[in-house]
Amino acid sequence: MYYNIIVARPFDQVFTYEDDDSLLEIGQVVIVPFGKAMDVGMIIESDVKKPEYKIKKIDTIISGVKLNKTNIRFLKWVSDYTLAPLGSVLKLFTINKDIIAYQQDSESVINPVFKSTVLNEEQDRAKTDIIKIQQNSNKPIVLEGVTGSGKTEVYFDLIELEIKQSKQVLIMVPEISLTPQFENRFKERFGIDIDIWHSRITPKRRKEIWHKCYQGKPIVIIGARSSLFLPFSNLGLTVIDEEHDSSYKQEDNIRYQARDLAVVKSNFEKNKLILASATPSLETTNNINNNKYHRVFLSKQYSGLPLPEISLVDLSKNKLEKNQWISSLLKKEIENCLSNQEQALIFLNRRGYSPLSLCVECGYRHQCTQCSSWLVMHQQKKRLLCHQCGSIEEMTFDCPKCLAKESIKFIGPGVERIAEELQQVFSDKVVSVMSSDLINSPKKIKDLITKFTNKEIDIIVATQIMAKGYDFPNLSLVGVIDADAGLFGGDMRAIEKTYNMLQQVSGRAGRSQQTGKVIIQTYYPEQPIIQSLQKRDRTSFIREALKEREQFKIPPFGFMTSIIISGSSKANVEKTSQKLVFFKKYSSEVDVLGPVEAPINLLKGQYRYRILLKGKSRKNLNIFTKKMVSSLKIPSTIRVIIDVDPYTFM
DNA sequence: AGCACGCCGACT
DNA sequence: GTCGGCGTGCTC
Repeated sequence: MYYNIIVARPFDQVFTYEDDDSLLEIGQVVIVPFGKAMDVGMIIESDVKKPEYKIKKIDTIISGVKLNKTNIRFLKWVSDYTLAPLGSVLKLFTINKDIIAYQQDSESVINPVFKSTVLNEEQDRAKTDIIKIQQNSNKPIVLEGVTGSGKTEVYFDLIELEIKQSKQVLIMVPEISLTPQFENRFKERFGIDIDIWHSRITPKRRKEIWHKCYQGKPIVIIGARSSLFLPFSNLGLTVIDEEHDSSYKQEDNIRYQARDLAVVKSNFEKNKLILASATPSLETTNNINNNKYHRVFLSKQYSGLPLPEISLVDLSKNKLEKNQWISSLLKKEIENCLSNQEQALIFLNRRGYSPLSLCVECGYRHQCTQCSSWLVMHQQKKRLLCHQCGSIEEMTFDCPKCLAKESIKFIGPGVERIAEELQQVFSDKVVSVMSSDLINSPKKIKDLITKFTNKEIDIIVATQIMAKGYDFPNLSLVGVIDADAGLFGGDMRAIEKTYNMLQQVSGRAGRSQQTGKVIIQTYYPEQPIIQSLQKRDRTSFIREALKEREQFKIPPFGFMTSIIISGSSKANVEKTSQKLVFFKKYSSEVDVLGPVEAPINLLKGQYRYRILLKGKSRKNLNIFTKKMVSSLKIPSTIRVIIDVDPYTFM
């Protein structure tokens, strides 16, 4: 009998294989010879007619592993939507030789010891509401709560209900490295370990978890994006924490938005889904407005304390001193805070010491040779770093171009420079920097968090790594060095991201013992965005942002696809891009913008051009995109990446 | 994506 | 003469 098989390689096309006697089912996982090697595949069609060309035989039939109808439907849907080849999507299900060879029946009995926390009135109402909604509807539920309102406790209670019914639970989080505090909380609450899933766990754990999910054993998983593709067979509930977070969008390899796929998947599988956030995304808010999602809101901090007051420092009136970045007003507040034996968090979302190194004699700027970006000076590493590709260069104080001695000046602040300034002012206090450069492992995060909690650190200067998830009882002051960076300038998504980040970081202060204070430095205190931030008027910010998106017909009011064309020869890349857009004459419904050089037009030695497509319907836009890309034979030296629903236009 | 084939430059 | 650069083509 002949079968059509999807092979776990980047092809949309299916391949035909022969098998002698057995009758194989659709969804059955097999190993087949492919080219020179053996590869994993999945049967998608059986009893096909014998083709003309020569046929190979299926090598091994994995009797224990089979994807069910819903899995296959989801697989096809993902490929259809993201325009990624079927074989690549199959690979996302982490089906590989290593995993399917593991056939051990994992003996997993969990013995949870539930230790309920007492919910406050608002949390309790939220919990009851959610249960009621879930009984009557399949729609996703958005659990929106101000920072410190205790969303986690609410969904922990809901998870308890699932565990008691021996159901599987998936908690998705944007950044797996930020979970040590979460793990402990989980263990304390349920008396069992949570299983962690991300791309770098050991092969052994990977196999065990995969098969537990497949066999429908009770399990609670906390996972990164890729956990979406685990083969759960008894999933009760999925929680997507920090649903607005942009790291749910995978931007390399296959491009997909895990949150959006999770919504589709839970709809296919008819299981429950909760999207949790203090700052729900515009897309999600729009879905609430259109009655596609339900919203449950927590308005109060768990502690019962009022939210910290936000005040602005107008930098145009309170001039900064030369080579200083912290206003005297903010310094005074820090001093007050420290003298009360409390702690302060100073926020600046810029790693390193200084974002620009400039020769004052000739104007030379240190630039990455592989990318179109300036090198960032990192004082602790004593190196110049490219924040685009990560390449490292030696630091020089003499200009490499005009050879002037000691002529390189460092322009603008990063967290290291802010820490230096604070250390000079508060010389007897402990100032620490928290950024991904220095705190790059769960253990280091844990250590720093413990130190800060134990008051061994007085002031912490941090990047966005700090904006979410952590809870410090003695933190009473949050200072934002530069609210303007990222809030102005055309990129809507960047503005929303910054706004969310500032809103989140503003919620860090005064969560448990005393009402906190938030001081934001800005040159534009009257600007509407800054105003709504200060007044905690998120609703009007979102309303304006949605209006703007509607006006420009961008998501969620229109559909976009970005095509990145890259290669080592700039001329060839440009030529191919030009040829691709010739195709635009075949549609009047789709807007074709470009090609233009991508904002990062040189990345790791590859020149990049971008074409942006805008359409009224996703279906038609995808059909058009497919036709456009296949209208041209693309030279193998050039790479074409299709990004459906792009987030960044890099 | 891999992997082999194949056609031109610089080397023990 | 050959080692190896990567441009091109193919995988049932």
